[in-house]
Amino acid sequence: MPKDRAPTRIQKKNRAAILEAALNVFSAHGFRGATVDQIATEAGLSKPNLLYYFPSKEAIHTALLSGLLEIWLAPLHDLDADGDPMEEILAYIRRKLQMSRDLPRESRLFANELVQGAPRIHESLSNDLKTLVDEKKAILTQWMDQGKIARLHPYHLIFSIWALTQHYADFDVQVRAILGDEDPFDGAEPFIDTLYRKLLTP
Amino acid sequence: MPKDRAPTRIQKKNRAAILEAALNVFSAHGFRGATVDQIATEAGLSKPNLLYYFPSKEAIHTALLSGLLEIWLAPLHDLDADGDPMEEILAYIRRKLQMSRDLPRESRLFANELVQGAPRIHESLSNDLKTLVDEKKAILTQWMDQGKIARLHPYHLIFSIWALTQHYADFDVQVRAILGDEDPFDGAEPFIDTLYRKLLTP
DNA sequence: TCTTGATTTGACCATCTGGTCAAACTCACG
DNA sequence: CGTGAGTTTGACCAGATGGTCAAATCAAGA
Repeated sequence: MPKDRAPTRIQKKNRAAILEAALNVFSAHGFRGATVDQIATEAGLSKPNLLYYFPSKEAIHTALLSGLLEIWLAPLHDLDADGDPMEEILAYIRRKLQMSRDLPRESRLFANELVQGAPRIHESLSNDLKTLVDEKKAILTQWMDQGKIARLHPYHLIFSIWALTQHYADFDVQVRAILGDEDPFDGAEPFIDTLYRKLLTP
Repeated sequence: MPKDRAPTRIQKKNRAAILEAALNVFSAHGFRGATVDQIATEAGLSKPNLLYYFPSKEAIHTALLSGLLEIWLAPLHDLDADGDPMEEILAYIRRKLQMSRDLPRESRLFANELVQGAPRIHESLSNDLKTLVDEKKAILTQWMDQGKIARLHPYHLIFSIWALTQHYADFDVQVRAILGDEDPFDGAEPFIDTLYRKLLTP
């Protein structure tokens, strides 16, 4: 295990390669389905070498998840109480959809975890996520009280955004099986935009 | 392996117990995360005994999936070209949501499979599912042409229904982490109903 | 009851997998 | 260069896991 001085050039490179490889493997096979050997090979290292940088398979997974949670929640974080309600929400949706397009592996990493009951991030859900959502719920409720957007159940409104946007990353195979050559996001963006304009107009 | 005569009382009972147990275990841990021992124990059998009824772990999984695909697609099947468009679609959505509530394990079984690229049901997606969806797409398009519902991308309309309804089963942990005690479906049903009434009104 | 096919199981096996370790090798720096 | 820290690896281990098999047990019809 490297000492905890400033990381050397090699340490930086290998840690990054491991996390990148682990993202590929974990998102494609889930925690249990991924093997350390597979991650090591994909990172261009031998298994013992990989375990020199991370103490265990679990540690890699944890490092990945906690590093990504922040990125994952960022779009919601940016929802601004002082902006124009409709535009704020639509911008949030666009950011979320963009993430499904640009970071599908990350999306599937979380999806894998959630579908199986989130054994390794249950706590973060009840704390970080719940706190953030409640904060934004207050903003949404305020906008509804002011008549600026339609009155809806704020939690379910948020769920719907998550569901609609992440669906395209998480169930990519299914979407492509039906769309064929058509680019999923080309159709999804205007569809979802229309949907929320209609839904949110008071 | 039992001969392929008419199944005995014991065969029926044990096969059913195995599939029930397998549904629990596979939906909670994914294919790779499930163990034959776990399924056997949950079915009240020894491992060799279980393997007397199914030749392999994979065979159990396949039997489960193919048996359930039919059930899973039934609600869409029932979408009737001759009914009232808005009511037909809303009824479909209600059936779908009901399935998320009543059959969450089945939903998660498919979700697990899909998130990981559907290695074991890829074919069914491109055939059975694609065929059914295209059939219903024609009906939707017709309704749109007749001005009976708003013009929308029919595939994405269907995706949105899947996304919104299955979200509650597949990401149950997340939903509950935010809703606390509140019943997810009590809020979801009216929310989704409102959403599609607004969306589909021309 | 007896017989025969159906059912069940303990013991066993090969392979996979996460993880360890001591020895070897490399690199940066004085 | 020499040296000590940082890096890499082959060999290895223990436990888990999917699957096999022959022998034992059970159930139902003649």
